Amino acid sequence: MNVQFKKGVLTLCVLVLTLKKDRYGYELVNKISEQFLIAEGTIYPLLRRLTKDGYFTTYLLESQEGPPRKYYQLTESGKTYIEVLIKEWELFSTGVNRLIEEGTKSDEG
Amino acid sequence: MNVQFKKGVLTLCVLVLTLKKDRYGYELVNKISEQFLIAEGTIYPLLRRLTKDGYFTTYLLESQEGPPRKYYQLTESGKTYIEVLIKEWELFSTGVNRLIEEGTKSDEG
DNA sequence: AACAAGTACTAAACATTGCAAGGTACCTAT
DNA sequence: ATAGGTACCTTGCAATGTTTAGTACTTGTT
Repeated sequence: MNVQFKKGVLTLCVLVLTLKKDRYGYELVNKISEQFLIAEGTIYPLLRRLTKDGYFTTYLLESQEGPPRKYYQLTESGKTYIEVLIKEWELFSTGVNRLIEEGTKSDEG
Repeated sequence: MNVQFKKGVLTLCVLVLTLKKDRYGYELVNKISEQFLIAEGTIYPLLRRLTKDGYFTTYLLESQEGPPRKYYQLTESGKTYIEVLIKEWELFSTGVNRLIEEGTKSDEG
């Protein structure tokens, strides 16, 4: 998968997956990778960034399957940011699709 | 518009707009900016890159409205690359939309 | 007990690419 | 001549995903 496509959109994906329940990093890597592969080295710096920017708070929980998991919980600011990002994504992807249509369909203006 | 969303996707937009007819840089800036704003400083380096990579050949044509225009014409390699990029874009954007749905709809797995 | 494999997190160096800012130059109209 | 629109180019910067390497915990196997 084209690496560059993911730039910025990963932020949206990570945030949106924590809307309904708190998640930990490793879980997010696997969840997102069901749709398109991402590396662990991408997620952890991103999570740190989003936490530093006030979109997440974190807490540790022990696990029976390995070392403790660091859970990420959305803040109000994070929820607001998601809405902005989703709207921007819709505008953007619609724009791209329009250009593709314009470029591949019979007539153009 | 989120800058990061554009990473990589601009390549697709530029290529696809030259499928049906050759275009010049300034024209591409305006055409793409109808959907989402992009800067001239983005397009010209991108066009040089794509030409260097063998996706475009170029030629100059005089204009009555200003200095000569450098037209970009797709090569066979460029046409092949577009098909790949469009497929990747479809897979990617579908994946993102699925994650958004999964994150915003009632139940999830 | 030793080892491998899966889980889980972290860090540093790197590559790619879009933007801002600045510049050159042509043409038309005032 | 001066301004504004057209058209191109370059440099330095910022943002972010990948690669690679490493730490450490748990469970199952030999």
